[in-house]
Amino acid sequence: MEEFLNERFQEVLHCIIEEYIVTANPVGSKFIAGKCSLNLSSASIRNIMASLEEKGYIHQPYFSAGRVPTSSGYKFYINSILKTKKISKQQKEEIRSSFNISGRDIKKILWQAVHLLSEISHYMPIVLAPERTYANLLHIEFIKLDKSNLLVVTVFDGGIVDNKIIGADRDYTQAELSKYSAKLNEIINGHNIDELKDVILKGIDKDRESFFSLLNGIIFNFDLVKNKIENEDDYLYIGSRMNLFDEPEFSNYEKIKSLIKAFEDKKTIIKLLELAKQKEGIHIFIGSDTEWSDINGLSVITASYHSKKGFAEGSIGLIGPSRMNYAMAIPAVNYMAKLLCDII
Amino acid sequence: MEEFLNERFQEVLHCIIEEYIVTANPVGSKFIAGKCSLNLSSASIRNIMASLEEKGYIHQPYFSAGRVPTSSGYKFYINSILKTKKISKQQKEEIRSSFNISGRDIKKILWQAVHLLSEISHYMPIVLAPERTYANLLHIEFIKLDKSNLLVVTVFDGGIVDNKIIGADRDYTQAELSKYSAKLNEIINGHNIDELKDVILKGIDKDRESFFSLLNGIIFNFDLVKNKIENEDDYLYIGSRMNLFDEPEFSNYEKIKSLIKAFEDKKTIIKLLELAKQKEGIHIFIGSDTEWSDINGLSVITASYHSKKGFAEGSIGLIGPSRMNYAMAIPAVNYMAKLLCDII
DNA sequence: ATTAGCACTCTATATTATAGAGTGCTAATA
DNA sequence: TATTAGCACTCTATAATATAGAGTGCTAAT
Repeated sequence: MEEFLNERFQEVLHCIIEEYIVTANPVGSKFIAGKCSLNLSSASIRNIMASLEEKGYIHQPYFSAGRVPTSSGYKFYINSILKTKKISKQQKEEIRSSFNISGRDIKKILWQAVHLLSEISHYMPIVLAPERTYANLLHIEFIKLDKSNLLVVTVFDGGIVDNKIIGADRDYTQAELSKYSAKLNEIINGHNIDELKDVILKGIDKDRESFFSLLNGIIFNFDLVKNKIENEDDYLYIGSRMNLFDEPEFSNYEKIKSLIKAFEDKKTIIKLLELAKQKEGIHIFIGSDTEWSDINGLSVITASYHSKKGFAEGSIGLIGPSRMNYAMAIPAVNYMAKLLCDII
Repeated sequence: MEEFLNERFQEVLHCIIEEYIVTANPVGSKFIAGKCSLNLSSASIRNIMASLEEKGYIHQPYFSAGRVPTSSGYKFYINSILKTKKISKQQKEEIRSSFNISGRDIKKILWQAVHLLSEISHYMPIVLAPERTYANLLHIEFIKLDKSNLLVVTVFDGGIVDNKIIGADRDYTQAELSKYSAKLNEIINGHNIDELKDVILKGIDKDRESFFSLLNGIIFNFDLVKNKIENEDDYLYIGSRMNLFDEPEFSNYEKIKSLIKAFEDKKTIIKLLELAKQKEGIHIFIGSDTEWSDINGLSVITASYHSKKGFAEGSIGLIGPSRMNYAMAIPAVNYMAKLLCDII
């Protein structure tokens, strides 16, 4: 897919991108001539730049302006040129130790991941909560709210708790409900949602009619829990937007507005992170990629995280300008994903 | 506190504010002369305006510009001039019927209130979740997560559910926990958080040492629940910011940024709504009020809502430009608060 | 193959000019 | 005495113009 670029071309592209990342201003040939390791005059650089432009890696905003990297330019840079900085052991230790995991509350853990990544990167982190399909059910409890409403508390391993209010077909007493809860808990032990429907229907024989509606309620609930975490707030965690707004590309009203609008509807981001979840390791969406065409000028670095059992559980990402500091940001996301694997 | 203004002055102030609310541009004497019901020339209006300015109700951005209302101007307008529009019965019915309260999930209800108020008003609604201090406890349930962690589910009337993971002093079996849960539930029935500590300590005699740490855990939890809902997400609900950003006063980069910054930290808003909660009925914070000095140019209309039992439970608000359409917005907030009273 | 030199293009910024809205004051009017 | 027409004045917002400078592509020389 990607064309071969000789070393000289790569070096020039490299310089342009790294300079653009810092200044956000179009980069001129004179600057490159002075800065980059090739000892060439600005005129030669200009020739190379003209070539790079023809190949689509850089772009002139207008005649006789400097050059700005294109999406393909970034892509090539990331795939072939970029050397990411490793995070020092000391820094790793610092990050890990600032994770306060007392309580094992998944919500808090994810928020902490968001805040930490925000602090490290100065971009906008996003985290998708772990999938529950493969989570093992630990406990189900029915609690009476009133004559016609019951609360179903569903607890999965990893400290994931789901509350759901369902209607009751008749007026159960709490004692009854406790009995049914206990009965169910005997059966469900250690099964995941997918297996559960069968397990339950098999496990219950005689009592079936007596708490049929309860069963229906929770089975319906499983479907909901499995397919989508109902409340977006508990599904997608978004870090501070301020970091993005401080970037020069969003220093005008129209752009900032389009940005806010894009993030107000969380569906785009959710879709992206769900995509990332299915893939192993780091993935990067740049500028006008098909999966991420909504906002021009933004890139997203994503990584999936998963428990030690091995299947995909969730994903974490970092949204920044396309012009973002990939060398720093990629290992940051990567390390945070690893950390989540360890903790969850 | 507020000076007396004769009818003529009031009428001019009225015209200025209502015009400014619509156009967001300084209002000139000529326009007022043509528009308002007083049959006076622009020269006479100018005299009146000069007086109004001296009294502090209006203000000239610069010499020979039109006049803009000040905070005092708005205050006077709201207290003495404004005639709010009543919401038609038909509209009330529409709003009420679009409330989908199946499930009685408090979270969903509050979000719905936010979305509805946003739609009606085109400003930014905020809702503070009901206080739990006076909520009656319905049920407590201990659920085993693993050797050293327990989940405490606390259910209050009104469908409020609180999950909290606490450490265990030893390895309880689920059967044990269920027993303790049942025992506690016998005692707590119908008491509110404030009374609960005593009730529990009195109700448990012999078993006290056997599940002392559990008790400690939940009592500590009560304190948390009572004093503050730990997770801001479950406490404060904020509507779409877009409506605000569409207002002309925020059509420049600096202002929009200060606005975002102000809202990113939810504490200011929470403080305001907690203040509003303690007061009966509608309250309005304008521009540079001491309680709301953070953002110039914004006003907040607040109302407390409460269950039929009568004590304050929560509050709802609407943030808009000071230049907001109070005649429409005040009854909207008021009605929504009433609606919340009915539903909760 | 590389580069110095140069004319050229385009933007960004500052500068100036112009139009118009709104004022305060004064003198005339009812 | 209260009101108003008239007018000079102030200030902003917009447009028009000028200037500087950054960066280019091309050509001819090295």
